[in-house]
Amino acid sequence: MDALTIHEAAETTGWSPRMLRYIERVGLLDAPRSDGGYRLYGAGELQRLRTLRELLGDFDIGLGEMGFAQRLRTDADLRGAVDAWFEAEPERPEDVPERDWLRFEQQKHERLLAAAAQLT
Amino acid sequence: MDALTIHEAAETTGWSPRMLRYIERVGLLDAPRSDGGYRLYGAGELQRLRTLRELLGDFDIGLGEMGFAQRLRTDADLRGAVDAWFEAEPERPEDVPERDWLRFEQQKHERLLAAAAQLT
DNA sequence: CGAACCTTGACACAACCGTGGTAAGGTTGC
DNA sequence: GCAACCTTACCACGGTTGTGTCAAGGTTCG
Repeated sequence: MDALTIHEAAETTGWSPRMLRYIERVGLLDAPRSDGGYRLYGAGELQRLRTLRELLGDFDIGLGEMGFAQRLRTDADLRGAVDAWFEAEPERPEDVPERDWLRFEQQKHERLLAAAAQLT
Repeated sequence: MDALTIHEAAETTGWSPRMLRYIERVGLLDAPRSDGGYRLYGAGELQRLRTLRELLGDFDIGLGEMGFAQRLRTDADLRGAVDAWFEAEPERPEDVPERDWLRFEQQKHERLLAAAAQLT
């Protein structure tokens, strides 16, 4: 029995069974199913559910926001459009050149490398 | 008079004056002010407001979601935590090592470079 | 100066989100 | 086989979001 049912998973993760189904509907975590269709939560799912709970509490965000974050990382068009909008400074109206967000990603990565170097 | 008042800006951007103030309150676009406190919209702001309108319509997202996107790009802690959560696969429960999201950023950048190379 | 604009703040309201409950029916396991 | 669990699908309901309007007062500019 290395897999818990939804009520058991609810007890050990702090979510309600209702919310576990809701989280699945939002697309954040799909539990595997038994032959009969029961959701089965393994160690990985439990861990993920607990950290999700922490995450939402620590930063005061909601499931909708996490769903949007997921859209941002799976939909490259959306991601590019959003990044382009934020990168466009209102000071320079002749901005927003096509595919400019790729250059932004590159610059951001350089900043990340610098941060990583300081961490070692 | 290269700056429009809020009602004029509203007409040329498709937003209502009410919404222009709301957008400002959400933190997405602050218009500069006159000495007396009037909001003044220049060409840059107008452009930005129009592209924001397109963006929300094209991808069916709301101002709250854009606000969250802004948090994601300004709050590195939040960004790291969210990325780490999505990176953790439920298959490997021994995952989520500290600062793992930096490696993910690196890998993502490599994918982006490959994509950029194909675009030239 | 005075008309026409702007400011913030409040009340309002439909739509959606997070969350609970309940009903009708299928699954599990002793 | 049957008690105890699960499934999906609804109704409900308080809180937030997006949006309008109105009031009381300050600003702009011909």
